[in-house]
Amino acid sequence: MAGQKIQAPKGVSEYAPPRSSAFEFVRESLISPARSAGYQLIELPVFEDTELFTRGVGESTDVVSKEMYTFEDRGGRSITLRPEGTAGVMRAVIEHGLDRGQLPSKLWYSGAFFRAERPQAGRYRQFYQVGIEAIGLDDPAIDAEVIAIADAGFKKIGLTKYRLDITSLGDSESRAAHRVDLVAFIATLDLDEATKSRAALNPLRLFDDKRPEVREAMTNAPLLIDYLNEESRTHFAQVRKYLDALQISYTLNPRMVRGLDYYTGTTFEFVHELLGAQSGIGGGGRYDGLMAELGGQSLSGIGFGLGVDRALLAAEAEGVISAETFVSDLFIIPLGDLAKEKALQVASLLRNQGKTVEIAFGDRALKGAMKGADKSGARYVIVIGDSEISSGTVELKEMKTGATSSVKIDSLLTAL
RNA sequence: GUGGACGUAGCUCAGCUGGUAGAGCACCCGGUUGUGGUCCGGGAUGUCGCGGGUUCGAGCCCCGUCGUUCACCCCA
Repeated sequence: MAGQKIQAPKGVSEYAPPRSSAFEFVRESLISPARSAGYQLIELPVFEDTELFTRGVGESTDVVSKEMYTFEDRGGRSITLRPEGTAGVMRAVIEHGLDRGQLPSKLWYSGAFFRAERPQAGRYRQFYQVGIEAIGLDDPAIDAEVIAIADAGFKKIGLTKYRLDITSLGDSESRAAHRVDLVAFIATLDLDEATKSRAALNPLRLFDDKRPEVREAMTNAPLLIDYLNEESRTHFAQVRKYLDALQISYTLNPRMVRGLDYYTGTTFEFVHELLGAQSGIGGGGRYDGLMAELGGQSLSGIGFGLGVDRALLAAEAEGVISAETFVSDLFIIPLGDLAKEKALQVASLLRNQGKTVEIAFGDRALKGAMKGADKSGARYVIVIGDSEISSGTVELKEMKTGATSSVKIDSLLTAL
């Protein structure tokens, strides 16, 4: 009796061949610049104590208030599938004392994250991010370096059609001064109740509203960037100076709003121009109060999260993914049982030397096996049968040109 | 949570005003008993998302339901 077909849960992103190799390429491209800059892997659980996020990310955020996958485990604890990466990293840093050694502590991570949102192009309930965090250093140079690392990842993929928005949210003193004026300004506006209550939670959010009437109303709103105190202003100016030195172009966007409450100071966002409504491919910033908020010492931090799914979408939109990167070096077609043994031996030897080798098992007719070899995209093919075993020599065929050459089986490694 | 669009072979889709299902690609076999890509011939494949209704008759109409997708809110 046939059972009901089971489908993947709504809105998850998953990658099957052949697209999975493109996904792998994109993720690796985003990670490698961080490794090159001395960041080390931190591998964390995908679920955490719910309080980590309510306290760390902030209860006023949409992420926490309505997008978390929260459940009770068998011991009655409230558990949440991580909606973002930074809070978990901070928790682990405190827990393992990574803030006690040489600073900054530089970490990278990669993995799945979860938000219970309505799915849409580029927005999934389970999605993938690569991120880094640099903890315990105020130097504006590291702000620029963090941004440069993200930028390098996108460039490594081959993306060009994106822009970088930056701004500064200043320190708590600057924000408090601005907030007074902003709240007073918003009070003069004629807004609907839902918007008013949103503003009450975090007035900055109104800058992010897409409705034309709200945008219009906000045109003359006081901008936080104009309220930065001397220290914040100097810090931000330094960051920009370093970005200029790195020749990383950016757009100053004082109306940029980030969705998580912990951001302070430098914040940034990478926006791709060929994506749909969900065009942010990465973003981050400083979070100088987060660690203390989570019960650790008062250390500053800066980091980013890059969307692997969206970066892949962007890469596909730009047409920069090449499929040829992932093919085998050699495809072996054995004819007969003895040949299979030989093929297994040869393949294992070559694989140990770093070659990618496939074997056509299953006793297909030679013609069919050759078709298989062709479709696999393998660079070279050899046929092993009785005569090859007795002579110890095979015809090495280069699939692209069709040219063949006689090669001793023992010399295959150098011939490939 | 709100709104729109769509659900037909593995994939992309066609199916005129209701008359009992098709194409392309992919797949398998063959065209020299040991060498692919082109070409030619042949072949398999669907409870037309599901349930109900109207009708002599429904892939086409109606209702419901599930799913997918795009957008809003928000975000990677």
